[in-house]
Amino acid sequence: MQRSRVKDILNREAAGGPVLVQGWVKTRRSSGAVSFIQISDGSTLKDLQIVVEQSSPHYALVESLNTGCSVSVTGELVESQGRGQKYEVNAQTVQLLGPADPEEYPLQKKRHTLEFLREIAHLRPRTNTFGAMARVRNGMAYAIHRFFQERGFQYIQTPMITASDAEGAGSMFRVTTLDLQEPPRRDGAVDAAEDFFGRPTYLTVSGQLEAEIFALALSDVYTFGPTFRAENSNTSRHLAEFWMVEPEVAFCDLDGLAELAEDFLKDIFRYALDNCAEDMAFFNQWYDKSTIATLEGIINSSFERLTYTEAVKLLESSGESFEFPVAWGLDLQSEHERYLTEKRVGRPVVVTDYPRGIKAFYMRLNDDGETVRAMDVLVPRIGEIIGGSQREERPDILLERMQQAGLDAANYWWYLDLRRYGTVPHAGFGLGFERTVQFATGMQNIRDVIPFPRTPKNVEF
RNA sequence: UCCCCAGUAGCUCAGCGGUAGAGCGGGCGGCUGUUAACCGCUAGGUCGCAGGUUCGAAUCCUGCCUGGGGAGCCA
Repeated sequence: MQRSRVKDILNREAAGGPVLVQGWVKTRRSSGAVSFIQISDGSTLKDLQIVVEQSSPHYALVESLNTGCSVSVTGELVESQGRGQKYEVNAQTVQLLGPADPEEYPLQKKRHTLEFLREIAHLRPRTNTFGAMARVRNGMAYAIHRFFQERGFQYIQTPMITASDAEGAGSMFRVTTLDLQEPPRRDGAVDAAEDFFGRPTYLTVSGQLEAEIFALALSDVYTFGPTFRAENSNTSRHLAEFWMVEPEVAFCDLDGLAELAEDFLKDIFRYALDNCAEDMAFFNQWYDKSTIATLEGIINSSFERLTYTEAVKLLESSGESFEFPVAWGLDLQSEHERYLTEKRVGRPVVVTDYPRGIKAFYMRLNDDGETVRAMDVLVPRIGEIIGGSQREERPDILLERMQQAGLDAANYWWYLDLRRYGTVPHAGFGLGFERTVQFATGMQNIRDVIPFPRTPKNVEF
């Protein structure tokens, strides 16, 4: 007999017929002449109830089952006599596949703290919360690919090992095969020429520069892959390894990019609500009672557009007392972003045209000479979820901006070549996948929306 | 990296100078088509680590480690 998934069984039109189900025991209770086993196979949030009569030859085995055991069950699917589930399985055979010593198995029937579950990341997928998280995360990843594929974007795989520190921002993880105890030296310094690639290399912080190469050939592309930051950030919103989605669009300006970002967010949130409804309801009930209403609000409203200059004026006239100063030329702090999106507007805000001094060299300079065509999409609670810009496509201005940023243009010869040969206006943004899942599910800590979080001092799993 | 808070039983916590506690989970027994079932009994702890103060430290002090919240950096 072929194994049926719990999800498919519970979705059947009618009871009846033999079934084979396999999964892990959530709980087991006895009641006189009957024993009930709740099993889950991760295909859905719901458990399947297995009913075993005392007269069954397997009853003694069933009595010994506990949370965490894996079992294989055959039986007949019937309408449930009890409340709480539509169907249940009257067991004919119950086979123990793998025991889980109840003296040692750390998961209990009751709720655990998320902090504790992080310490047992190899077992937490078996909990309701992390099963739901995995399914929602999967659904949103699928929705992202679907969104771009339906619009004719090409999925580009950009390298994870790089020699250029994109944006000149952030600490990067060094990649090396040198003997760290006794590295080869030249003139006293470590000789990178002896290293695997013959020069210093790092884990990428962004696939943007490579995505630009393909945008200037295939027009509409996106990346979706891991990125790395060696920042010593200890917050509920930062990871050392996270997944980023980076569309890059040729013949597109910042207005077109902002439209794309808005359509994109609405589409993937819509997908999560429609296709992960059961899991989303779970998060809404247990973690953030407003998350579904928030997502529906986003889907059904248009994003507010503000220039940086307008945002600063709003903040200055807000009457709020901020911890950090607000002034034109200073970057917006978390508290400022949250005021704008949470209190002032109550929905996502797209802030554009930031001062050139606080943004990256590759962002297109406006005619005023003071601002660049950058945009941040701010959402309630998380703050910045998307950062993007129209890229500087004019070679002379790009070169000048690189020199002002203190970058060695020689290292970016290929990036400059893109402007030298057949340059076109283009724009792109980056979306932190985990922050998006975090926002959609209402989970407080980003470490709980990625299977194996990498944070400072944490790589156990 | 900075500021704040917390580390006591497998889990969640109480105790805050004078002999280590509860609930849940585990074990044993009972009971009932049960829904994180219920009832009774029971086992279980170098009080994060290292120093110090004290007649006496889980409790006070110092340092370190780990976790959490906030900030910076950012996605």
